[in-house]
Amino acid sequence: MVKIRTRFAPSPTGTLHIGNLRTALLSWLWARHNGGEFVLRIEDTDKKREVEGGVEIIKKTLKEFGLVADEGPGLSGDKGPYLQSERLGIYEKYVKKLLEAGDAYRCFCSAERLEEMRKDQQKEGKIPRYDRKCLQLSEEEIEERLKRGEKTVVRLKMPDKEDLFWDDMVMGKVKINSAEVDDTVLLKSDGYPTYHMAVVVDDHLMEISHIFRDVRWMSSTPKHIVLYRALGWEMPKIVHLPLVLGADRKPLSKRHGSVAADEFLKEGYLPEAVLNYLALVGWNPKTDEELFSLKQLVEKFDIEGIQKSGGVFDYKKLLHVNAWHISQKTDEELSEILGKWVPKLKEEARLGLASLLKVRVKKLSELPGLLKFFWEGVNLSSELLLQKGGEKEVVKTMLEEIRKVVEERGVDEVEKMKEEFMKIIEKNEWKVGKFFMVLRLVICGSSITPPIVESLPYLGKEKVLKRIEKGLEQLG
RNA sequence: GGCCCCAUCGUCUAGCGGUUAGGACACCAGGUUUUCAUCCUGGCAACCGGAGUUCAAUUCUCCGUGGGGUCACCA
Repeated sequence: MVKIRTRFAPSPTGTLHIGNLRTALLSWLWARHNGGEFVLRIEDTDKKREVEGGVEIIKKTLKEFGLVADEGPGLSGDKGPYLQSERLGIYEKYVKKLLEAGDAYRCFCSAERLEEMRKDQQKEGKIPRYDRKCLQLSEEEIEERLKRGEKTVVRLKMPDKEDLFWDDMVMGKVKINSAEVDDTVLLKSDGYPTYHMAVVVDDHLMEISHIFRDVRWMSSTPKHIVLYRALGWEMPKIVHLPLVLGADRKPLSKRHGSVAADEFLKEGYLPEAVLNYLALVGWNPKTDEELFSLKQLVEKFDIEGIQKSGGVFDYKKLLHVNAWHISQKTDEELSEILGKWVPKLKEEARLGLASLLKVRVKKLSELPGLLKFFWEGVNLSSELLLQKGGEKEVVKTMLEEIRKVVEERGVDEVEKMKEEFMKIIEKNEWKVGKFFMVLRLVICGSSITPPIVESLPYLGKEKVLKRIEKGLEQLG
């Protein structure tokens, strides 16, 4: 059996798009599911679009999400180099082979001529297509023009009229006639290959068994079929992935919301949550469950479950998935995360708070707001206090009683404190909710907080008393 | 426009000839709860249309319609 080897082959053009991350994920999952290998290859054949540090951004993002490659730039692997810009000689060699066999030809046409040609064709209602002017060139003429140093590209010679098929693992059997496909450029005048040339050569040389890529590539697959055939190579299995869409069913882009993979991390989504959700857009696990760890995803993943149609990216559902993943964290794990998101928080307080916050945070970015009362003074309006607490005299009595308990017992014994509070509440026939709301407001300044009595120990007796005092003062 | 792909609740989807068309998110209504959240219960909500095949079509075929992709010396 052939070894399963998949690859992720992005261009270093900036941040990693969330849709690209999904392509990487599914590709990675398939490799891991089969105990195969996952290769990272950088398609940097367009100098104009390349972004400074682009390769590092990709590697960093992949690492942050835990999609580790077995081979790639800066990693091990004996099929490199994994940067296409360092493989120019290899492509050249195969281009030469194609040229010699007559499967490709040189073209000297200028950009201006091509543009004009296309304009004319469109005017006549035809589909823009290279007119093969340079296919007629004699060998002598080609030699001469080459000698003169004329700019040239190499084009693939497509069959005239032939149905080209492939069996897509997602889309099924697809047929496209070669007449629909242009004589695509394989080698650019700057000596770099185009995507089509590079991808075929590299996928073959790197022994890729399954090509995961989005459906945008479907229409150019015939070019690749012809190339594989001309080079005498077997084509890898093709897995065309449906697009991730925005709410308006257009491909997901900035105007829909966040699209850069690392942005989601910055906004407080857990990497495993993003991955879990991403897998769910366009793939179904054949169970009613849909909340999975990365490891479970690896176990469950199957190409068969991949959807044919595009899926809308639902930020709300992502939030739900994220909340679940947060709740699955151990106190220790969440405590560490807490340290990163809320560095001001005392280290001793992290672990206990982590367990209190686990089920009430959907995004990590909510953490600082929820905990800022620890180090920020409370800005409490007495109106709010009275509105939630009741009559002024009652609220005052409540605070005085609370102060008494705190002074006598301190704040460290949560259960004892609760008992005491309940006794007082009963004795005075107060509403339980109102009593604790008064405490909550005085301590935190907000009506939305972690469990209040449980939070007191982390604040400390002194601060608690100070805040009660302040509340009393405010009431006058 | 040519070509290619797609089509079940608002969204992600299950279904692979006979189902009360199932689940999840969202939403709504209750319940538990000292806030918030969790949790629990219930509810709302879908087979794009038309032919054909068949005893029977959400399911198979065809034609529409709708959506998307693609037609570069970009990937």
